[in-house]
Amino acid sequence: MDSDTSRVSSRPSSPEVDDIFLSTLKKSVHGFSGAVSSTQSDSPSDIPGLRGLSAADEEALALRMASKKDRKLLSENELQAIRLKINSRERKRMHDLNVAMDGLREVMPYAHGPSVRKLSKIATLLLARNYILMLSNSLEEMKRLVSEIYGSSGHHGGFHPSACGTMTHAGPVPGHPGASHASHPAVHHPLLPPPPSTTSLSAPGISAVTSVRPHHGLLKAPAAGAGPLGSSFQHWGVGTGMPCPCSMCQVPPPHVSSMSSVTMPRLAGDSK
DNA sequence: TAGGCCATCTGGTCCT
DNA sequence: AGGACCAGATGGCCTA
Repeated sequence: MDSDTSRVSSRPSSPEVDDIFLSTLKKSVHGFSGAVSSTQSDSPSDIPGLRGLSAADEEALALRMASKKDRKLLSENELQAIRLKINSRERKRMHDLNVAMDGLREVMPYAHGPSVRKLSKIATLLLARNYILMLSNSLEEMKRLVSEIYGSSGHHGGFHPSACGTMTHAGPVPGHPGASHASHPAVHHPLLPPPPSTTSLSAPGISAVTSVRPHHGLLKAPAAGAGPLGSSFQHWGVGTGMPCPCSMCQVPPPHVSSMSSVTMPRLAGDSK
């Protein structure tokens, strides 16, 4: 089972200090197991028991904090100040981690929005891994196709494998409007199993994708008919009669919201 | 009510 | 020595 629905809006990754204060206060009221029945603050001066400390007192405290073996000599309030400082650092560290996680979610091919439950951390990591593997594999596939099609002979005017073959414009660019979409029609969605008709996407990368995909039903069958290069091209290569494999020449991908509603019912279907 | 996910606290370890 | 990192414990919130 899952929850996160309301957490999207009601529970930010990094709660406000007041929230921390309240939650921790509740813990202390209920006899939290920690050595410190802490109230929350980023500054020892805000600790009720330490509010009376002067700057000189805090400096003296800091000096005494320098020696771990002396900590046993510290008063309860002083130990509390140390503990709160450490806790604050840990909160900040976790907050930064969550910010990074949010940044990762933003560039994942997954529907975003206030009405859509955000990916859990584990789902984000699994999706990201699959996405990277899929992109890497599709890149290799595109390179191979380009070399096969245009490698040994002249091709449509001005087309250089060194330009398109390196796929400098193939992938989603973080921050680009298309970055949050299933960005490349030539590939299936990273959470989807390989298309049945796929001939060359059976490389190790894709098999890895399928082998590591989440077990909890995040994946469903892909749209039918999408071949290794996708279902359609915008135009054909000039003079070659061959479809241009360049991703710029391909139709925009369908919006991922449809994907998410199908492949991640647990996540998108619970939106409210 | 059980289970999933999360934030926070905490103590230990590692690194600079 | 101090900070970063990690993992276990705890409790809250939410959904099925």
